[in-house]
Amino acid sequence: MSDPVPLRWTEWRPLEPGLCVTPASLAEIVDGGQSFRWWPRAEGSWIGQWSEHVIELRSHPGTTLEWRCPADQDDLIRDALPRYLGLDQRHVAAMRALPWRSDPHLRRAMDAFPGLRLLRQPFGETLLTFLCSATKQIVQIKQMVTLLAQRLGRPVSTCHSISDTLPGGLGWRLPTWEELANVSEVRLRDCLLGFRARYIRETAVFLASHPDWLEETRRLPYVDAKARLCELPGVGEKVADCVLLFGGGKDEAFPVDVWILKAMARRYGLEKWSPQHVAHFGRVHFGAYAGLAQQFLFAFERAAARAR
DNA sequence: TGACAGGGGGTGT
DNA sequence: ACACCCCCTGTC
Repeated sequence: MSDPVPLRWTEWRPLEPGLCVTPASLAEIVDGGQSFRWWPRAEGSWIGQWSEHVIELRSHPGTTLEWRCPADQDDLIRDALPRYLGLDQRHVAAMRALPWRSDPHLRRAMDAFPGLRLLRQPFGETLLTFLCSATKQIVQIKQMVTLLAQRLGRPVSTCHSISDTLPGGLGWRLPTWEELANVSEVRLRDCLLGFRARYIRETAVFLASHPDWLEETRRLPYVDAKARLCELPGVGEKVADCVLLFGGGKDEAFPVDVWILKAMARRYGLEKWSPQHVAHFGRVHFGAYAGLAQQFLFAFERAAARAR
């Protein structure tokens, strides 16, 4: 038996293009309800994963974010990271286009979370994690996602020597939909999924018999893609909007959960409006980048609730 | 330290 | 409007 090869991490280096965020904004980006595979390490530092990419981020006040990753993944992640973090002109255009000049509450929320942005996650993984999300809080969703990766996913080859030392099942990939099609509902329930296990099982079986369905859906315009996603068991309007916004690059999606429903009632006078009507209002009022506005409002409202 | 009640970022009927 | 499922949190 040979000794396990110790995993080498790269040096810390600044992100390119740069990204200045407060610790609160960074926490909100990686652990504010878009993704469920990031864990806090030291002060202001987070370790997380998407697909097989494992990475650590840290922020120093006033400077750009720094990152490092397993040395074997360096080239892979260097290419993929800017897209994952949305370090591109689209985000710049979105910040310009949002109606903060005429909307004081939006402006206040944007000022409170400098650098907050949308993640661009893999479509299939986003669908899986948001199928877990119904009536669950972030902590619980993270728990389910951890178990899914640890028990049903494949180990990431570059991390096999240290997977035990990583938090939250990092070092394991989430199971693919293809792999999930062969997992029984009982085994899914063991991952704390509850009634969501049946949804995930049925979705997996459907996707297994329609191999191109997901990718075709991703390429559709927003309205058509949303209608298709809503055909899946366990996917309603809210989950569909989250999948399209956080994993499908559809900037106009405006997910309305109970937080946003309350926030819009309170801040925009939409008392007694249905989620559907609030979603429509959001897309009309905030425009082509409504989803980014939603993210700021969401972050602001959670912070306000914590302060109470 | 442990038991208990309340509530939860939604969907489907 | 209610069931689905059960884990987390706060409280005593």
